[in-house]
Amino acid sequence: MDRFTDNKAVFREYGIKNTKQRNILLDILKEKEPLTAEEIFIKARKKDKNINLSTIYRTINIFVSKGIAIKLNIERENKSMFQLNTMNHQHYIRCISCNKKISIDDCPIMGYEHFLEESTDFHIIGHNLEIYGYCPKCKDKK
Amino acid sequence: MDRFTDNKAVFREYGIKNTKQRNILLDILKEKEPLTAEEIFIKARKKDKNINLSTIYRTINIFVSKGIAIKLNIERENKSMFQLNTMNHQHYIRCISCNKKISIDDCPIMGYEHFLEESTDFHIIGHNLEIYGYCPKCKDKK
DNA sequence: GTCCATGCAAAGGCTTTGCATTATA
DNA sequence: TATAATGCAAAGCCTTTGCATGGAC
Repeated sequence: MDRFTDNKAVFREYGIKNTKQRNILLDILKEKEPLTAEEIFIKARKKDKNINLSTIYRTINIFVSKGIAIKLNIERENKSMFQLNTMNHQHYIRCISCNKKISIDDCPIMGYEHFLEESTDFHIIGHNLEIYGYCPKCKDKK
Repeated sequence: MDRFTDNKAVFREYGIKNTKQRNILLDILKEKEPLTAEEIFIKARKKDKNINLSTIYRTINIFVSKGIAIKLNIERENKSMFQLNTMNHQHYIRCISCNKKISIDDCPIMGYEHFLEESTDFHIIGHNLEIYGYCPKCKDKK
């Protein structure tokens, strides 16, 4: 039971129309694994043989802009993957001068973990990431 | 003084021919900042007005395959950046069962740091990253 | 009924490739 | 001189966009 359980409520919350295609896409993303647009398209075609690739792209871009989904970059490949934004973890940048922390919207590792699992045969469980530097104020003091 | 100081020696070491275009590209990468192929191309054109974009791509792909350069993905954009592989830091995957560590060839954060500096106005100094999971052996035991 | 969403086809951006020519070792 | 590298043009992928049609509110 999370914020995406009720499709209708999701669409209402973000002020977008409840269409068959968007339901299909959201259901696919709920399977949780990161997918390329092409992979999403193949899955979607099984549920609606007329759905179009451009609808996949348009819908997913809307989902990303609304924060429903996350766009990931794949190492070494010139395409993206998409995943439901379950916000299960968060990263921060920390200022090594004043210790101020600001949170990072999305996780730069997710797409990479996917790639690593394939290239190393590890089963990856998670990661720790801390990025540090100087915040705008402390940076200028120096 | 590092492993890239002498261009000629670099090309000899990796068994590729010493050409004007490769010298130009290596010199540009020595400026250290991550660049897109297009940015490299623009800089290269100033040194040789006949150099071609496909030469940039071909050369940089050779550099990446030899480990001279690193390919970075840019968050949210469908293109890559390239940077000299100075190997100034390394990351590992750790098995949480047997503690075996294997090293990761490249750093998934570099391109992201570049993006973060622009979006947050932080001056980023570095990061810690640990990825953990189960190695192939321990994964199968379960 | 109005406006947004979709399908289709075409175009756009980044990258790669085939081929003839040129340059390196 | 033999082989590898380059320039040029064309093609290939992934993604976006214009437009007419269809569907949601």
